[in-house]
Amino acid sequence: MFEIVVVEDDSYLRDELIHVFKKAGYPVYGITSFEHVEEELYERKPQLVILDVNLPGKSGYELCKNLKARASFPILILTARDTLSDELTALGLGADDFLTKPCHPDRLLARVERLLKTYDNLKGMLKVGSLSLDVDTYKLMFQDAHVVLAETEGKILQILMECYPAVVGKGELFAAVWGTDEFVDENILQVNMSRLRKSLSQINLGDIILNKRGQGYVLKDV
Amino acid sequence: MFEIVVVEDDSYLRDELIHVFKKAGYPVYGITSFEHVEEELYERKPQLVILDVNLPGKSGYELCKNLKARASFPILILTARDTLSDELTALGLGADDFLTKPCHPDRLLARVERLLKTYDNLKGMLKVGSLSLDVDTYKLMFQDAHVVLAETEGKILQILMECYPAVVGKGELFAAVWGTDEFVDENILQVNMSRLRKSLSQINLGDIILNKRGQGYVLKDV
DNA sequence: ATACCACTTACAGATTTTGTAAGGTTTGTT
DNA sequence: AACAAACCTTACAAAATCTGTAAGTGGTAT
Repeated sequence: MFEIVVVEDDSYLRDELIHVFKKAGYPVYGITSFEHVEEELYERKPQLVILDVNLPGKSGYELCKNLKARASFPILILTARDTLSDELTALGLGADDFLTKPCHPDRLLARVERLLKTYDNLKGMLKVGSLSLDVDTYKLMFQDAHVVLAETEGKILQILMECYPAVVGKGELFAAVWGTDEFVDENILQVNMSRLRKSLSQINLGDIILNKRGQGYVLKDV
Repeated sequence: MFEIVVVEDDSYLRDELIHVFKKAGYPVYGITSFEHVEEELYERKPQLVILDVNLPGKSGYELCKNLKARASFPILILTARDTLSDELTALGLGADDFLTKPCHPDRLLARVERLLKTYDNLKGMLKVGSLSLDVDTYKLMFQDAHVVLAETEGKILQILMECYPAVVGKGELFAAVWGTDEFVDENILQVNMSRLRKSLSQINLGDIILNKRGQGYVLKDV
């Protein structure tokens, strides 16, 4: 949950990186199986990711892009490819920093530390696409606009964002918001859904919650 | 207010930088007098600062450090000094990125764009030392803790932070919070000050507001 | 056509926030 | 030490906001 995750297939370099961070006092974890990296990262919710671009069967760039659309942790790309065009691609896909191998450990640590400091202010932010939700205050930001949602509305949106892109059943929503999955009164969910949609429409997001008849609700791509 | 500010004393290079940003569509302003750079930057509240480290009579590093303690905009250091130790110093003082001259315009633009994207989520954040206040929700963050303040409490803290490190007179506080500087009831300020202090004490900040007898209130260094 | 599911509006109880009132504590001066 | 001015705190009630209930409308699949 608060570790640095190293995504690097060269086991020698990976161990070296792990050693560098351990020595500097960071909790760190190295990915060894690259089949389901993306899912694993969503689960681990690391504090920061060190990402190599040449992964077995994967493009690190593609991974970076996908991660950045859903996750709120910083990504530092570390690669042997040292052309300007590589750097521009990486930054363009949302990478937070770009360093080339070989890289002096002190430089790497300084860059990592800086990213952690910047992202420290973004703690408690849930991100899906271009939406970001502060789960402490239920302030939702989208482009240049924002709304502050009431608690119940905020909780509902939070669940939908956490489950994205899956459809969330009403039972799950009841469980998460009211702490019971017997929906004593089905109506209360709809009322709050209605209120949430109205609040969202203040920032032109009135249509991002879709109903799947008989199944539940999903967040539309944004 | 939303411009990129270039702090560079070499007028040739400065004009070149300005040109690069203008061409990329950014509003940009070049500092030409370096007597009161720091104050000028606090006033301008730029979106981002490009900072040279060799300034006439000033150390860019010192400036960077001071700015970072008070301001919430990103700082990119651009310098001819290209040693690792320079980079470590710059990042250690809070600089958000470090590039060496000569620097390819595309690299500079990509780095700037990335910083702006990251800091976009921090819009509406007021910073003083290690405190940061979201002025939309009055969520105050300090170290790993946070409190969400009520509106009036939040407004008071906001004024104190905006005026830091100056002492704020009661008249000013009344004007800013209640929209009148005749303090009809002096007590209401004290009540809310008391409430604010109690809220702050939840995150061990119960003593950061100092009273200057007969003058007003100040924020203690943090 | 009809039964089911989804949506919306209005209202009232509950909660939170805010200002008023009143009394207590600290500080500086004589 | 006594006093007054400035500052601090607690309790209470009005005001604003949030939340669930109730009741009715609109849409969709069979």
